[in-house]
Amino acid sequence: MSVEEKQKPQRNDRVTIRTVAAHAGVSVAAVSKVMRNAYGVSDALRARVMDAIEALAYRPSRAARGLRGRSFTIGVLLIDIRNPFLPEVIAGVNGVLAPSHYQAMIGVSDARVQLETSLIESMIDYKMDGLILVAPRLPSEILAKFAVQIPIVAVGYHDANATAFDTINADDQRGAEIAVEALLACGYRDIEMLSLGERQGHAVSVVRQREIGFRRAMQRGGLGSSPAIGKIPIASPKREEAMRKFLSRKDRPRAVFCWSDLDAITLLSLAMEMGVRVPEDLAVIGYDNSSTAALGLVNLASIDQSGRELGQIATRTLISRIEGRTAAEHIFQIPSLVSRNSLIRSGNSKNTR
Amino acid sequence: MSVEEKQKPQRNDRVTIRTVAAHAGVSVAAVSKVMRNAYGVSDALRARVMDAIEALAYRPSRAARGLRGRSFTIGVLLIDIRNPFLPEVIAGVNGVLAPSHYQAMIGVSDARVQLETSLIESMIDYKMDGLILVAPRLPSEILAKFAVQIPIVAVGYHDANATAFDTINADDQRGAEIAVEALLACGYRDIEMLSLGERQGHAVSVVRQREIGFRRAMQRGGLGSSPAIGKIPIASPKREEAMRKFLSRKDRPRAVFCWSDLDAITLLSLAMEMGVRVPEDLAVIGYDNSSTAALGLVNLASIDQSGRELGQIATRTLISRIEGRTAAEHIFQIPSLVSRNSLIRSGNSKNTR
DNA sequence: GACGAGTTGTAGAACGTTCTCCATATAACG
DNA sequence: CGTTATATGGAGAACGTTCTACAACTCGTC
Repeated sequence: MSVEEKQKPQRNDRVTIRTVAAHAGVSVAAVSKVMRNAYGVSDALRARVMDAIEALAYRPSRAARGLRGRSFTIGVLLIDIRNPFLPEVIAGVNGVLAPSHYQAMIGVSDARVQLETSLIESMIDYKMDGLILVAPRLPSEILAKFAVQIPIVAVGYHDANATAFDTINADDQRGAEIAVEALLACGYRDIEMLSLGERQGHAVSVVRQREIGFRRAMQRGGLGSSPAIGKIPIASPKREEAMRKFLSRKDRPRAVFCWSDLDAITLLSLAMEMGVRVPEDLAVIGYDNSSTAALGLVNLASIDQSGRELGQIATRTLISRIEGRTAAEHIFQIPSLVSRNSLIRSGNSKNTR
Repeated sequence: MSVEEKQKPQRNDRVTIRTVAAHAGVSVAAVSKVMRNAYGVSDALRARVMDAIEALAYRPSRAARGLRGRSFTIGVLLIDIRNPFLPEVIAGVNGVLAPSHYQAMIGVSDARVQLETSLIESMIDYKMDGLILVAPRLPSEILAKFAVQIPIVAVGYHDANATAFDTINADDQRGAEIAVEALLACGYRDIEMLSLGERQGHAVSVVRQREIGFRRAMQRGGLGSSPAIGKIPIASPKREEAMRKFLSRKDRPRAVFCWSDLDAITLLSLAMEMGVRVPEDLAVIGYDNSSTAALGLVNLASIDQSGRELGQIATRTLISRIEGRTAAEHIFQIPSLVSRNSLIRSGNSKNTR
């Protein structure tokens, strides 16, 4: 009687691990072992279970998995989805994950610390197996605190002293240096950097790193002890305003290095509107080598840091940490310059290749 | 003795609902009630529990929630993260969700049906509360099958007969008509459309809808019974090749309507390289009114469908479905034209505002 | 033929919630 | 005072996995 009643409550149609076990005539634990390919299953048993899984189209519940063990999901946190650099990183992550049984879930923080925190917490609450944070805003101590709860890899976050989490970066200081060196090689001496407005980013941010590299290269080139760095606000009306002001300055420099293609492209656009010729009146180098920069219409010279590659490396690093590594890793990629017409015109006005 | 032992196993540091209950001196069920603000809690109890939650910084485990009830998460599935239209939709979704206790998790399918399916299944397995699918590739029957398991809203998917899920669309047929009408109004008669290569998209896709609108408007304008629609491959080497071929055609039309800004902008770029003047030799209208189109450098006329608004509406619609609505809703937004220099030059070459 | 060492399978207790009853206390009413 | 309604709190069974013990069996080996 009571046994009868125990069998019955199969009311719902969801195929669970129990359904599979019954169908294969084995225990629940056996099925679980096969799923996780754990130690101690004979080939015969494995085959029988696999058949049942196939036949019933069984999918383990991620929610239930998360409750007890791992969820085979990794979380990716993006600061901002508009910057074309970020999609590249995602592409890299997905590329590495595709053949594995892991999957990526993405959260977008819109650069708001509050939202960033709550998304990280949510991902932890989902028992995700690890996190890739792209250019997080949170200070290192907080990240370290999260890192004891979940494996973390930070991309675009310069803290080579972090012991609790890994960092994957392009060498942003070097990238800025390369830009300055290229401008110097073209004969420019009158160089400024356009960086991101005050509030944004702390010392570990890519922006600040690029400023450091810029200063160093300028000093090394003998161009003064405190080279000029302009700040461009991030939000839209003030942003264009600041750029116009820069462009119409009497003492406008002959060359400018922008912290991001995003700004460089808008600058190019405004320059055209205001009749400032590029590169004759103003040479421009951007950062990220986004697809828009490569357009013949835009033709913006830019520092290339392969976002895709960064994403791939970050993913591999995270997986190795999930699988047990505890010593922190800090990886650097060396960026390179892609020269285009905004730096030096190549013969006619056509795109070089 | 046995009571003692029951208290002890607090080995781990995670704050669970039990910790809160103990701290507040109430039952687990009471805390749960407060969390879900369910019926049957006095103000006094609520206050006490809230204090405990505050004091312990308690966060309910989403994994555990998912196992039993709802997870307060909605899944967003993007076909492709590179198209600048998608980030807008996300912004809309996040905007609506921010003040609520829901959160969005995003998956990227890279337009691969296989991956799309497995991401949807994963989201179901996570017991997410609902799904927003943006321009899904899956056929309607499959979507309907998923929709019995989880509330679904599809954006950019034209199936007004679907009964199992909701659809939110800009009226893509109308958008294409508007483009054609604008070209006609400018005096052009020699008009073609550049659409997306064969394989991509079925009848319900936005691309096909735009083709239908294009044809209708052309016929209505008295321009032949089967107006020309060129197909541009999506992948990179062939894509540019096809555009160059179009641009160098002897019988190239005087005006072209592109299914997406993505293609229109590349076309503009190649036109410049090949010495085809825009709009004198060729007028171009794109679709999506992306931020790149608005750049002075690009100055591409485009059909505007507010992705942000679409995202907002989709989210509200989904929530109403989660909360019990069962009748399907199919919502249409009317797009509009943003005229720029690629359609008709405004006085000097500067950007209009 | 008894005894360790492997190997293969199973029982059943977690994991942290939700949610359906139930029990109790209080109020309302004749 | 009973009796009935209503409001409030609690016990405890799910939910679908993982994973630790442990049982059962097969081999050598002395």
